[in-house]
Amino acid sequence: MAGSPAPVAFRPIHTRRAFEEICDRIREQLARGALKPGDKLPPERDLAQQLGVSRNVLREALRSLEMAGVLRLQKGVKGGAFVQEGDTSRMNVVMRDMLSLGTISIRELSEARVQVLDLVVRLACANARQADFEALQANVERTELFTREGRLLERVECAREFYKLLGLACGNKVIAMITDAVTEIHMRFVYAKVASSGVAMTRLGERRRQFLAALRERNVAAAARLMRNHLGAVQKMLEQDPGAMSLQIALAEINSGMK
Amino acid sequence: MAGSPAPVAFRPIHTRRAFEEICDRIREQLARGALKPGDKLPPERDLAQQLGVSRNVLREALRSLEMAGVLRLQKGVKGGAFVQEGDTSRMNVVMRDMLSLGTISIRELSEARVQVLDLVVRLACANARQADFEALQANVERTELFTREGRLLERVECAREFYKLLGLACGNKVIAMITDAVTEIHMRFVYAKVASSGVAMTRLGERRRQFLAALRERNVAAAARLMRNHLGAVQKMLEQDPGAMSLQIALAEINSGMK
DNA sequence: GATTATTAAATGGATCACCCATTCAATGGA
DNA sequence: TCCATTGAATGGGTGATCCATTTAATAATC
Repeated sequence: MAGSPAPVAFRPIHTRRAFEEICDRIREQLARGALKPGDKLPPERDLAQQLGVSRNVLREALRSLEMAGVLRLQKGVKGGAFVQEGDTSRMNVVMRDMLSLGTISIRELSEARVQVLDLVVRLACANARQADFEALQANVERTELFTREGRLLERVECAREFYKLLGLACGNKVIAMITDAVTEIHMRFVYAKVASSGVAMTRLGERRRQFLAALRERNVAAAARLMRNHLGAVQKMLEQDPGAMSLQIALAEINSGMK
Repeated sequence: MAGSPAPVAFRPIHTRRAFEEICDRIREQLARGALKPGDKLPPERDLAQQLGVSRNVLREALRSLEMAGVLRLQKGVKGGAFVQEGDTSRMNVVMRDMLSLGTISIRELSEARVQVLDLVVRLACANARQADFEALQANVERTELFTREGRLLERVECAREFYKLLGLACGNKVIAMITDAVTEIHMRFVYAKVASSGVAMTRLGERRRQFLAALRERNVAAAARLMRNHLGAVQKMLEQDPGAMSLQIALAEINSGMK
């Protein structure tokens, strides 16, 4: 009667809970440099008392930070909560969750991967160093070994590593992290496809050799073209025999810790 | 004596703990589609009994998943643990942690941002739709409003939104997520710089208008050039008067929930 | 004396039994 | 019809207690 509800959308208030406060305080210490990788937090019993909370609540916070890759909890005397080196694979977990929740689609992920890899190839051409070439070379040789011996599933793992090395060859860990994030799940699909159908990419070693040669010559146009073609071929392989794979099945395998 | 320690490096085994198992099981249900956004998990007391663990341990798992953006816990009768829509800002948190832990540097983040935005501009030129242009247009107008009224800090928030909209204009949520992740922290630095020194970008509205015009014409070369120049100018602004800003200060502000 | 077994303390892992605060539907009175 | 009250469901939080693992100190054995 006296006016309809206002059209503004109110976001629900998250009542501030103890464990959130604790997480933030610890992150704050990390940000200001008071805590660094390798450092140890006080024992749970002490820290709980310092913060004025129960041990249970403190543990909820520590667990959350452990899941976030910030802490590592270790038992025993001389154990404790240690600040970890940053775990770059946390971004993969986020990507996986987004996919599981339907926030992003496998199609969007694949498209993004193509674009990111195009960028990565250009950057790698510009920035790759001798050590990067050697690591990629060794990877290609392992790929060919697995091909010869018919160890196709191991070859898929090898392929994932190839893209990881390529990301690192850009000389920028942020780019490397993004590259791995958009690649990991894709390779899980490939793995599941190969495992279920037995089909796999033909002439993979040859393709890799050509690509690496272009990279070594810092021939951006050639390297980018080869990568584009390769990704297209892989996509075609994945899409043939439709219905043999489903998002649910592949994701379920991913989460059941296939690796 | 009888041989030095083997050169192989053993990674420490993470003894499988109950809360990890629980997290995995819930994520597995998400992956197989048995749980979808909006769904409610059983009450803590029930679920704990079903899983055969104590309520405290279950809560550690639920809290971790809440921190990961997968669940939302709500009090009261009719409350419970609800599966959330995917929270794309979780990637920002990962990026922040990596910076705090020193795994990535602010320099790497800035470089990655330049590269990612170059890609974004190209994609936005190709894929942006009328609604995207309109949202960007509205953003530019707000930018000009804030400029006229000297509300510089609000203008920075507006700028962050600009890049967010640009990411969305690519028509790919993965790209949009990445764009936001590499932009958020950068804008925090800009915010801190503006707040501390009062200096700010000159002719920002004009630059935005030019860029948006190029985007509307789908003129990739022009749009990319304008973006590149702009990012360079911003970088120069940030670097002048060195020492006025530090990573620690900016990160501390970020973590104390400036937003 | 060197090696090996034992012991004890520190610390995270987990459980149980409570109590509080919030939320919302049902109830009942004005 | 409307509003106040009440009570049950549910997450938020506490404290005490025990277990399992790890390490160092100690004792026993060769």
